[in-house]
Amino acid sequence: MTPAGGAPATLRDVAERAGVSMATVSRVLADNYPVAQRTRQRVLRAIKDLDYVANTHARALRGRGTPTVAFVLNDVRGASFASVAHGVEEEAARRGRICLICTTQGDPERELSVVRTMREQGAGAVILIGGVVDDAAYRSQMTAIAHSLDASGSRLVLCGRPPLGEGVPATVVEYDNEGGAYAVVSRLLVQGHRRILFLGAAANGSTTAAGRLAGYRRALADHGVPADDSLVTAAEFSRVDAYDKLSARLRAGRDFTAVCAVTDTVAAGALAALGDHGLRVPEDVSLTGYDDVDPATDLRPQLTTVHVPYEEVGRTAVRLALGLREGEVSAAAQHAVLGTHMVIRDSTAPLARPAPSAG
Amino acid sequence: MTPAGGAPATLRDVAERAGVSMATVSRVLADNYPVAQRTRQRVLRAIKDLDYVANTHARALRGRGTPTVAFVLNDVRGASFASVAHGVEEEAARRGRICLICTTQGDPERELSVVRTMREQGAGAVILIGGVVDDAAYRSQMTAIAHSLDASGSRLVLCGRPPLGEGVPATVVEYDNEGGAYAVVSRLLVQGHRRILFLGAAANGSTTAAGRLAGYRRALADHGVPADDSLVTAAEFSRVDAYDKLSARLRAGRDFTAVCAVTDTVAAGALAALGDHGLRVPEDVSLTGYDDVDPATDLRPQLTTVHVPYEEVGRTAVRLALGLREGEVSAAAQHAVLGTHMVIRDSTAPLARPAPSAG
DNA sequence: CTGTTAGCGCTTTCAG
DNA sequence: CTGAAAGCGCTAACAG
Repeated sequence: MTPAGGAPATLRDVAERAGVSMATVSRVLADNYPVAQRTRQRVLRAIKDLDYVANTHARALRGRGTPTVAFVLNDVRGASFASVAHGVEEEAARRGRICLICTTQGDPERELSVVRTMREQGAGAVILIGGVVDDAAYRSQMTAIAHSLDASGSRLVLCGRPPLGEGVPATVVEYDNEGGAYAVVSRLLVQGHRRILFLGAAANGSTTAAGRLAGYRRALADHGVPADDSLVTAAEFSRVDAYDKLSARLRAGRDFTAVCAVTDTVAAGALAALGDHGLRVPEDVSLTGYDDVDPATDLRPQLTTVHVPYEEVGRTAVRLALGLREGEVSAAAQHAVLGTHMVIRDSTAPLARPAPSAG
Repeated sequence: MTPAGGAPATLRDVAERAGVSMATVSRVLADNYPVAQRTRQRVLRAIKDLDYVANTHARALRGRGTPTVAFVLNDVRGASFASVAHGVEEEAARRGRICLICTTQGDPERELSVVRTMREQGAGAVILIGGVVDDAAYRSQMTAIAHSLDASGSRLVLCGRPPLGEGVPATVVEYDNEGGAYAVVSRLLVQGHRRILFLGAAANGSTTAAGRLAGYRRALADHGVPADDSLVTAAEFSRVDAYDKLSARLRAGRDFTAVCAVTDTVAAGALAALGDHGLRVPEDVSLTGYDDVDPATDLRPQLTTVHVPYEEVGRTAVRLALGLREGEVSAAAQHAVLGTHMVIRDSTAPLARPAPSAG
């Protein structure tokens, strides 16, 4: 064992101890070149004695890039993002890459700096997930990043975000936000609901919320129900904000018979608020979520929601990005849209009586 | 913008374009040495034109290590581990380090290989979390790793695992597993329960489960209730396995009035199983969890559980490990035990009637 | 203030 | 089969 606190052993140390040249040690390590059995034994012995491990940086400097995949997300604690992270991890591991996860706390500035760091690190792919404000500033910065990454032999992957445009070298893995919301709201409409509150519209205009809201609106339109913007309520994608916003709404009077929550987490907050105001779900109010994450099953009643294949999103992201460089996947296939589907459980029911008046 | 697909620009490219030497560019970048204003402008301009970013590996090769903290866990999807990860992220970011998260799927082999990779990567600290089978093989391997890491100027941190022994250079951040279980089981006993099922004993003997089980046993002993090993039921730390195991137990007959689940997730599974067998919580059966993760609040009834300061565990891990090298924290303080406390909610109630007979 | 010169630890031709 | 030598991209003395 090496003495504590010292510098780590290097290839040269091993070579000296084994009485061979550095080249020979390197060959034993790589195992890609004939080395005499006896010599190999001595080298292996020296490696063990010195507790030697190769320095990744030196190695990376010689060949190109580290076998790394970077995954950038808002917060590891969100169940849906954690699932994507798991999918990324899985596929990256399968391909012998290690996965670097970084969080940004939803701060676009920090996202930029993290991506920069990842690029310096030489990641083979940089995967971004989470809705964003799709404004001009965002698009131009992302486009620049996409080109930068591309220029250094890496690849930008956008998950759950819209494509940047034709010529931009980026992979996009979307999932259907509008379709799922359309399905779930259609069902409420078929069940007789007319006053449906949309909870979780993003004040800033996050693309995820926007897509789901669009589905909600299209369903209403297709069923001939006039849109009422007073039913579209803003809330952050968090349990507590959803609780607060819906509670405030309820104190002002209930003018709806169903709530379409933008995520399962928001639905959890909504459920609590409804309960605290003495309203039963689904008898008094129907409730739907979106994401189908584990906790949705533990809510009582169990949540009718939309399943999003989050793990598959992660796996696909890695597969497309890495597959492109390795020639497995064509450039044309760099835009995937994964389907979502409604999962009917117990939080929705046909409207029993005509919509109540406010109060 | 550089042409797509080309090699990334290097320091030399920048130097050439700016018409200066590489050293000058390096100085502009480091900003630790006087450079003429005009020259600096030209260099900055070239950097922008070429979209240059420094190669981390080359940089790391020169100076010591990368400013990286590695965090190794079983699965990002567990709410409690995700909280620790968040704490680690937070503290690492505060210290200007990036955080590398890797998962092992609970496989000790993979844990070893991941740690090895991290060491090659030159991480400033390697943080491991999650219960383990504390056998001789584990201890000797971990001890070797601790020394290896120490020898390369890094630090091993064990979270939620027991110390390895006196001379071993490792930081340990534990949280009180026994105390919390003791508190929660004591409460059940005070409420009159005598037949308390422990759900989630690990067949393999994970340290986390072992600690909590020890607390359960000590509480029984202190209250003069004879231990009955038929009440200790093995289950994995997962919702579905908990559901399955408890369901099987219930089909064979109910010979308990309370369930002490080893984690909140296990409690969620238990709650579902109880419900499906027509048992009400807490009227028919009391139920407790452990961890106090978010979903515990969404269970109905809300779960009586033990709060574990997971984020603080993560922050402490980073603080101790990095603080040691930077002289902020003493070597003596390298073992922290964080307290846990009971959170009383609605899933427990006094025993209404004498314990039922089996059936 | 700026340029030249050694390497950091490793891989990889190219000669033995 | 093995060794010597040339860098990968960058930084840090050391000279101008």
